[in-house]
Amino acid sequence: MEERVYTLIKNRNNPRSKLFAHRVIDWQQRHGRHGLPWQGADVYRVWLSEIMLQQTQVVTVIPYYLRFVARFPTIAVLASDSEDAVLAHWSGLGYYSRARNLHRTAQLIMQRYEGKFPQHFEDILALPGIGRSTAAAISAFAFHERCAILDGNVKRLLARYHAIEGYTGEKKIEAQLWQQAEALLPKRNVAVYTQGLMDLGALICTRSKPQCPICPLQTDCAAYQNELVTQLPTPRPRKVLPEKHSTFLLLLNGPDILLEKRPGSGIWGGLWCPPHVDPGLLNEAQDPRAYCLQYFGTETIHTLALSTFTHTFTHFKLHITPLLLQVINKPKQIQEAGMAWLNVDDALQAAIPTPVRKLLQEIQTRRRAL
DNA sequence: AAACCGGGGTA
DNA sequence: TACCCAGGTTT
Repeated sequence: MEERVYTLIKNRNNPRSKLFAHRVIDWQQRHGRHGLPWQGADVYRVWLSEIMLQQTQVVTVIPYYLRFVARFPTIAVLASDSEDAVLAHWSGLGYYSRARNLHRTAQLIMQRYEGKFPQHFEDILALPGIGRSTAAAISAFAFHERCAILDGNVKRLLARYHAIEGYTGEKKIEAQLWQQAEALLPKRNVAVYTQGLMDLGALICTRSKPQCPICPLQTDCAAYQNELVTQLPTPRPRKVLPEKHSTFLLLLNGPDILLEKRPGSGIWGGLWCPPHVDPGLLNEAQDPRAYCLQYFGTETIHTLALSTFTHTFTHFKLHITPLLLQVINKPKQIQEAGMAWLNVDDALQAAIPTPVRKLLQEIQTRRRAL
């Protein structure tokens, strides 16, 4: 908070920042994006759009957003529905922990704020799934507060505008960028300004092939003036990806497949997956059939080992070996919560990660061929 | 295949 | 507090 007061004072009578903001606002009014479904909407819709936009581009978000608000028109409706219903409407957008945070936050707002979204920046920032930049965006768009955002687009734009070298995820560089973001804030029209920054970053100051010739900041942009645009921002330092292995047990019983809901945190948090074991564990048991009998109470015929494929995450590669196992006894009623026999068609509608979707689709294809 | 990304988790 | 993580899209 002190920091913002400081920049406010410093910002006063600073013609350079005034020029910057003026150009952004003027460009936004002439050429920026208008008529997006969440522009000028209530804080719930602004919040929802910001969470969806954290992970996905505007054109992709729009249909999901419209379906979501049609199904969950208010915070109260969202809070009172089940997590699975919320995840189902998020299905296809990915990043499901954000949907779960959204749902959790809606319930928290009902309890702690009597259903009314908090208006103060600090309270917004304290909500699950909302960090500094998202809290600022909500404050600016919904409450016209004078708060600076710093999302990926703005990082790139500012790194170029000031020719700041160094990976923008690095602590030191990020601190510089935040300072600039605050220093450049206009006194008025913060919502238009903020949308302008986002739109400039998304439409003009793009990662590759930026449209410098039509950029309103061209004459002041240090990267442009020094021909550094293609070199900035500095890319993330590269790392070698570790590799892991996993065996997926595809237990099939007629039209059904056994899935388990993964724990809330970690890889594929809260998503439905077939049971899987790391190879070391299975080697000990030797026989996947014995493993299935022990853990799932199912007699199985080991029908087929599908070909191993690789799924690449940001931080490691996962080599997946799918084993197709046909269940031959009628499986006992599932006792554990978070385990279910699901019709493959229904499973494809549920919240499942991409490699699982691939496998389920392959199972369906095989079935049709039979 | 690599780059990207805002917030959460953890040591 | 300073890292490190996650997963889907874009290039």
